[in-house]
Amino acid sequence: MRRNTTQRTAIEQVFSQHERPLGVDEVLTYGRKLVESLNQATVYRNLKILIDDGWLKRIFHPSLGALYERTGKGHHHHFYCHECHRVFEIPGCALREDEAAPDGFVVEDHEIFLFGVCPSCAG
Amino acid sequence: MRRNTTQRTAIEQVFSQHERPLGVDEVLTYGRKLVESLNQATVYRNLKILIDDGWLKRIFHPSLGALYERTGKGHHHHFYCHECHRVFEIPGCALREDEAAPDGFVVEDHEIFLFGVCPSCAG
DNA sequence: GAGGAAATGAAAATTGTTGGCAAAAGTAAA
DNA sequence: TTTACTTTTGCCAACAATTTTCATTTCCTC
Repeated sequence: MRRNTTQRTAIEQVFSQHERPLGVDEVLTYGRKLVESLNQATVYRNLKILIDDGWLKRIFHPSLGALYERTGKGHHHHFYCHECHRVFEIPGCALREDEAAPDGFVVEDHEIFLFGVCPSCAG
Repeated sequence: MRRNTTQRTAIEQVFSQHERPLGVDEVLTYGRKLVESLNQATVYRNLKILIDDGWLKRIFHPSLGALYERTGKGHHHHFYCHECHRVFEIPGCALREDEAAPDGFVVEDHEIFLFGVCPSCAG
């Protein structure tokens, strides 16, 4: 049976405090402010658990690698600015999902990564 | 100054011969049929060069990890079947790119990963 | 060809992630 | 509560993926 641990609670809090996709190292750093002894392996283990629970999901940043973000925040996409290398969350969806794939394919979900220049870099 | 090497030529040929996203190990295996001495580090180095040149691009398969594919093959997206775990290339584009991000964001490119069940698994 | 810079191969070094195990902590029942 | 039991944790070793180091080889220009 799954137990509630201060470590996992701390990790959940980290995601609640930072409303954006986080990398493993960020989770570890912020998490240690809540539980000083927090270990990297524990972070990995709990990220996996939280993904299995459907509480988190993993996305892949083109250069930062794996990032983790809360699920259920409403449908949104990601925008990667190749000037400042930041990831933005873009609310809404401009995909015509019914036309996204040929007949026969059952589309259940999708993920969109936009690339370009963000407003502050575009100046 | 960049030089033409038989190794990089071989790697380019591998992608021309196989019209689909390839993993590092596949590039190495197929490449060695062209240049027996081909080394893994050389593959990594040249994949990076070819990406910088805009000749290749890297995508992330949810379970296979990084895959590399030729650019300029016509716009397409990827469909991942969670039954058979295969990746399909879906031609065309159902994204309303002009509406994809708020004003101020300059959208230059995008990548869409669709998730669901493919025709053969959907029966 | 000869000279010099860039690329390669081989292996070590990093980085990112997972697994093993003894100790610590959460939970249920006494 | 305390006890008894099992899950988690922390630490560290083990892996896997990728990058770097460096001596040697290869390409390109003269």
